[in-house]
Amino acid sequence: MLKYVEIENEIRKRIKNGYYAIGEHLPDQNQMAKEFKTTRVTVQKALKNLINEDLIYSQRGSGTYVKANAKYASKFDFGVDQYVGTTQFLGKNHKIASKIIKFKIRYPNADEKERLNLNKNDLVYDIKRLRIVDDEPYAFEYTKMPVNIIPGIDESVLKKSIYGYINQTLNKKIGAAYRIISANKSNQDDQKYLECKKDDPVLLVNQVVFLKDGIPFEYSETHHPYNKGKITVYVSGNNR
Amino acid sequence: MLKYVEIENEIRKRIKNGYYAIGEHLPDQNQMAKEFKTTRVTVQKALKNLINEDLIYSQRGSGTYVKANAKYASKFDFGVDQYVGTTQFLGKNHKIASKIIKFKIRYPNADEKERLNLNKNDLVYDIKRLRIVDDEPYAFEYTKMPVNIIPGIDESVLKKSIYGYINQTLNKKIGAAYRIISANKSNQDDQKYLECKKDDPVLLVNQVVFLKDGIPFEYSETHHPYNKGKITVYVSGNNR
DNA sequence: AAGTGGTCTAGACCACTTC
DNA sequence: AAGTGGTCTAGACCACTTC
Repeated sequence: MLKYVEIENEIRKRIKNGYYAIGEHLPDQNQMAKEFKTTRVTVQKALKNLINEDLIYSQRGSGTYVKANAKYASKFDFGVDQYVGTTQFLGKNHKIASKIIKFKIRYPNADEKERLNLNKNDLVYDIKRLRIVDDEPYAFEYTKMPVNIIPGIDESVLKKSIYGYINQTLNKKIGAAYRIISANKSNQDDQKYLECKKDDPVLLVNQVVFLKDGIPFEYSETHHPYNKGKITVYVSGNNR
Repeated sequence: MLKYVEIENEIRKRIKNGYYAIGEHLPDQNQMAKEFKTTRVTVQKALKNLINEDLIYSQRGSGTYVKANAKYASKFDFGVDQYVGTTQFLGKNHKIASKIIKFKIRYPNADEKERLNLNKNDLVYDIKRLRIVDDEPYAFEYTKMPVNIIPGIDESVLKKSIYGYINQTLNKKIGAAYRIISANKSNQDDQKYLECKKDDPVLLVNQVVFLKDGIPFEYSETHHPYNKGKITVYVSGNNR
């Protein structure tokens, strides 16, 4: 076990059980180094990680303090920013199915070429899927993916989980995602497949998703019925 | 100037002008330490920050690489996650005004007490504001704030910027925010003040915002007309 | 003046990847 | 076997806060 991870875990435990009280300052870095039989640099590494977790904050000259929302944040630390693949997001307690509405391979249009950074001879999958959770329509997805980046997608993959296929079969790692969230009136697909009424609102998520190396592999738009989909976001204040 | 900031800036510059090409690996840490006349630890600190910026990534045993989306990300690095105070978000090129629809001080209800972590004798501001940008209705805000945390709010503050008041007058620093984004049908306020029609969708942002020390100071719901408001989110893949 | 966190050096050992 | 990044030590100097 890495030393800084040990220190992190111990401090996290002490915050949770109230040994380090909210608003109070932790022992200073020299004391901690002594207690954990290490050096200040290693203590600082542990503290830095806890700062990024929004559990504590440091003030030069003054000390390191437990944030008042240390517990609040942890209350929500599942589900937040997890909008990455319906299957992974919802977990095992739900029955997830997909109905393939459209699946073809074609050349990309100008917009798709720009978003996915493609050349004119590259091909894209053009997919429409209805996602069904616990036997109810959950979301409607319009997905474009480059064939050369994610080879081998077929109907059996689409019926299960594309992200599962990328992770486990292709052994590629998912990286960052750039999303635009908006509201709109339902379109014909929403009305037909999501059981929306004519003037019902839908929640739209437009996203470009990247692999770990920064190559974009998904350009998609997802529609959620207004009474079902919610997006949860936690923005850390550490960079402000 | 701090040494690791210098190194960051230089590397950032080299990526931007293509001296370090996308997908290629940077010089190894020992070489960089030599070039910048410093030690590996300081180089690592600079690299760590660039990794958090999603500009590069490291692979133990192999090297440090420029991400393919290094430029893509920087294309959007304004505006992303900036949903913090309309005034700050929109900047100086817009004319921002507010119309106060409701402003009173009262005891909180159970929900507000829980979200804002209040005792029964604490008071909250209960505010309804129409935000007007470039002479057009832009958003409708229902805001609750604890009086003891943010003292001294009055109509002159509400007509300008609450966040500006907190930063500059109270000299407190804004921290994290927890948000839930959803879509709904317009309500009576939306129809009256945002000029929504009866069945028009609105984009809803429910949020709790915290000060740097983790104390919650805002519990609010903001309504955007569906053809105006969009929320932009960038999720870094570094923690996956 | 004393206490605190932030930066930096000059080394060492190790885990993992590449060839 | 050689090259790479990750962790860790034992110190030093400094900026800032607190009293």
